[in-house]
Amino acid sequence: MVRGKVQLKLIENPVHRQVTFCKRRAGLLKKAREISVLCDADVGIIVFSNHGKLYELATKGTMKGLIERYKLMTSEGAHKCLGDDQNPPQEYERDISMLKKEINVLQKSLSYMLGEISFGHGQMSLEELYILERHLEIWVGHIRTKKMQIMFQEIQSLKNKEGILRATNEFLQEQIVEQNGCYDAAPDLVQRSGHFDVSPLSAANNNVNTEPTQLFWDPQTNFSF
Amino acid sequence: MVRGKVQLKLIENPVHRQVTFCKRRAGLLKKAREISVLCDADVGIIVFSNHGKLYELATKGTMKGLIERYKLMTSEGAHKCLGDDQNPPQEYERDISMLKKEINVLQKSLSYMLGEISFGHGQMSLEELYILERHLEIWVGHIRTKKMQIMFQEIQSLKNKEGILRATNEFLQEQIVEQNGCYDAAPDLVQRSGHFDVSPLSAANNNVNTEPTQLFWDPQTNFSF
DNA sequence: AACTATTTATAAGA
DNA sequence: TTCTTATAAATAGTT
Repeated sequence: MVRGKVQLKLIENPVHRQVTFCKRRAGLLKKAREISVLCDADVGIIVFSNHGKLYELATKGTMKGLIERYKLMTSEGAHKCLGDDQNPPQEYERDISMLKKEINVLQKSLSYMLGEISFGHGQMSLEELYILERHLEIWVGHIRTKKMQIMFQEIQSLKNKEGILRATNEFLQEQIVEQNGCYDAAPDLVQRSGHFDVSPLSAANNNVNTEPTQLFWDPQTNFSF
Repeated sequence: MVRGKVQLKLIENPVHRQVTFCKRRAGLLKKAREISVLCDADVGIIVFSNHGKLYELATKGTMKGLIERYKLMTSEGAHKCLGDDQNPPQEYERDISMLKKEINVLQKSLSYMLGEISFGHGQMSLEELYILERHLEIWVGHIRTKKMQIMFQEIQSLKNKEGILRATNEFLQEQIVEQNGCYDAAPDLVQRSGHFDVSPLSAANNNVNTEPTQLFWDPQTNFSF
């Protein structure tokens, strides 16, 4: 329940902040849709969360159209009407600069969050760093477990497929035998394929582009079926 | 006063509509400012009234900057400029694409970790988990380095203190010798105390409550003076 | 613009 | 996250 007036300042607790952000964002967009319908207004809303995630709303048409209309209205007096988007040399460098800023925001968010998990931020004591180190190691463990779960599912799926294909193959061979009595026409390809401890790897590797060996056979991996 | 639920349709009476538009527009912008402060979000709102009048709000920086950030985030990696055979554009595009990939991984990492803290979902691919795992391991390394830096400072400080105390002690002993010629009255406590590789540890341990041995002598610790 | 009866939004808890 | 609920906030219609 709401206790007292809401303080108009940053919500320190990251979980509370995240929940509040979700709720208020929904409320904000709802209000925007309402005013658009009730008053025949054209509303556009752009929201970047503190993590840099984008949320948007354009009540009529597209955000792109709205932005162009906005630019028209604001460049009003005497601005240049020349090449708007086509300015590669400087444009790209600016883009890259902004993206790097974006990454900095995210990295700050991550360290802020990691700090919040155990304690506040600012200068951390030796004990705090030690606890944080253990937290991070636990996270690495979680991630390895998750990886192994995904791989296990992949292996199960491939084993099922292999069984189905093998059965189908046998059935087809019987059909061929029945139909023309020729024992050489259907090479037994399935029987020559690898077992599940080889073939799933090559399939799973579609998802990985670096150091697949360490990824799959890391001796530190902590996962148990 | 409000009679019954508000009908979600265009307000026919133009005076009512105009009044409602003013009130709700103020409310919308207020909500936007609130979420920006409370949740550290960056919000931009563009409103065109049915008469075409423009109202705008950008909670951080300018609307222009916000629109550029929006365009960056929405332009999905590959777009125009294929007509040119120039190298720079392609290189820039590649850089931008890679930076965006990095941003996506970091964003997913954040929601993954936030999700694990509060509630349990959020799906990351095998490759993304692998990247996150490496990030975490790098952070563990940073933390270990930081720990060692703090300890080194502590040791230096204690060595300095030891030197001062030893000198003071010697001075006091000389004083005592001069004053009463008694050589047994002042036991040389300082000379019997440990060297810096023992005593700083017991002092630093005031800051640590679990597994101090691993904390200080972990063979994996990556720090070099 | 100011007032106020109501509806609406939402913070905290489950 | 979703549901509930107590309370704060917004606002429709009136003055």
